[in-house]
Amino acid sequence: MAKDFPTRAENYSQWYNDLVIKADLAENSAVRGCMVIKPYGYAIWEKIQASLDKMFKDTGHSNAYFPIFIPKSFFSREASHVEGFAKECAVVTHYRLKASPDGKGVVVDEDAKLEEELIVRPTSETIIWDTYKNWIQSYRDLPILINQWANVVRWEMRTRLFLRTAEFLWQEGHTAHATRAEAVKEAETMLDVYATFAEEWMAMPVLKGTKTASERFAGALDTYAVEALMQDGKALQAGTSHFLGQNFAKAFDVKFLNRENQLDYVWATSWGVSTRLIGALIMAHSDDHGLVLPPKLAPIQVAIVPVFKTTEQLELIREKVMPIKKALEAKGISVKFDDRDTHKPGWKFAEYEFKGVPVRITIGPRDIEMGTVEVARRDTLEKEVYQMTDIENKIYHLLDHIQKNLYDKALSFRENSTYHVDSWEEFKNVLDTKGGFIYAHWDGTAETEEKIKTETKATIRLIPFNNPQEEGKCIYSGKPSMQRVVFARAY
RNA sequence: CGGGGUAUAGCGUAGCCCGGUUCAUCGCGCCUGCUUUGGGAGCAGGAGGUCGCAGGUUCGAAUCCUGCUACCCCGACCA
Repeated sequence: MAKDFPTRAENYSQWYNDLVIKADLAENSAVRGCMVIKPYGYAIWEKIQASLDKMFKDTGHSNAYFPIFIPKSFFSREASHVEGFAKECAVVTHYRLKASPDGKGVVVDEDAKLEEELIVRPTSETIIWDTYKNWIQSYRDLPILINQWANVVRWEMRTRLFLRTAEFLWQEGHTAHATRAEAVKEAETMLDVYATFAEEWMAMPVLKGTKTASERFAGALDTYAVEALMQDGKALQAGTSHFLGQNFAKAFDVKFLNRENQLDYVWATSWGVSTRLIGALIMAHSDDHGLVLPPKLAPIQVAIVPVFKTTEQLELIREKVMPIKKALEAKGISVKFDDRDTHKPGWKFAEYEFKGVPVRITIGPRDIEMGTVEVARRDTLEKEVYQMTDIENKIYHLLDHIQKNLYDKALSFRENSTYHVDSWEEFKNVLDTKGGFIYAHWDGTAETEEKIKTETKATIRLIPFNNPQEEGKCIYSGKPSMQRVVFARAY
């Protein structure tokens, strides 16, 4: 891996790929644009899942599951939805194969053509709302607060492990409400859940805000998002929450009788995060030694590496290690004692660094004699000798400290990469030389937004919540503006 | 779908322009043995390749020509 931290996009791209592969997270599959998530990468996903799932339950949601196939006709019900997704759908047209007449392999059996094609879900609003229709008659049936953990398929032209693959894993929440206000509040609540998760679990500070009309989810009235800044100065959308209004209820004819005995359409939200979060984790914290995982999401929080020559020595070390391992585990810390004799200590050190394990403990003959262990932190790469006594509490606090340090580091990076600019020249200059988030005035028109995007590749990432109002002039058109919005080049 | 590029062992590569004891190089990895083990060990030996596929030119093709396929990068699109 490169010695200097890569800042140019193409180097960063290479660096990212190396990291994903060397840290044993994922690889490209034989299927175009799809990825194989390897056990270690999947273990990170499981940690993300478990943490988020608990937060969903704590906010009153339940899990359910809906079909992977969606009848094509469902898609045309909501006009902007179909427009948004039509270009990237995988379509099932047949349900059977047969032996090839020429004796070589199999061919599609033309007699098994589906009357109506099935779309492999790119997102599940349509099939879920078609189902909700049957579940909702009265305000007493509301709200419905359901989340689904699933895979979805979007036939992207270009793919990138974790960031954009043809198939990806995610969760999608779909809720139904009796009032507009309740649905809006739900969308806001879930964005807060994502923000909390990003900051407290991923140690990744995020900006919260509203997307502009052109960046809005297909079919939504409003899209809220959390945006994080990666170390190369590009922004990454880390989660979205959509207020869908009554669009899907109208498209799927979901009406209910309200308290006033009047028939009304149901109000909806949807929200989701994906395996892209793993990509975010990689790019937010990692260094040239490999992945750096925040302790709260690390599948292995502490790796213990013995240094030994003989099996007798190993057994002696094992005797010391086992009580430590138990004590750590009793505090809820996941520990791996790597007693393999097939790899040398130095090899293991490097491996756990690649994998981002937050804390490594080394124990050798020297330590046995002295009653010490060597403790290495992944975030700072510092090594320190600890007395063995009360080691579990010391490590517990160290993990806490590392979690906080990673957040602080990422936050100060973001603060140092945030700029307020007031002229078009300065805007372009900052984009090309520094990257980062740029707060600038915008006249509020889609035309200007589009022109800025075409000329600079920068997009409006969001309009921050509770955005301070101040008079200014649009950096592009010079027209009057009442607030600054956040621009960046993004993944 | 437009523009550019690549294809040689599990991975990364040299050789190709200028065809022939430089028709197969080097590194990593893998296997065996000995010595090693506190930051990816050393030495010795070994296994592994129809040079992407199909055709053509030639006495002779990894090398030249044609077609095909796959992948990568840059655009458009996107969580």
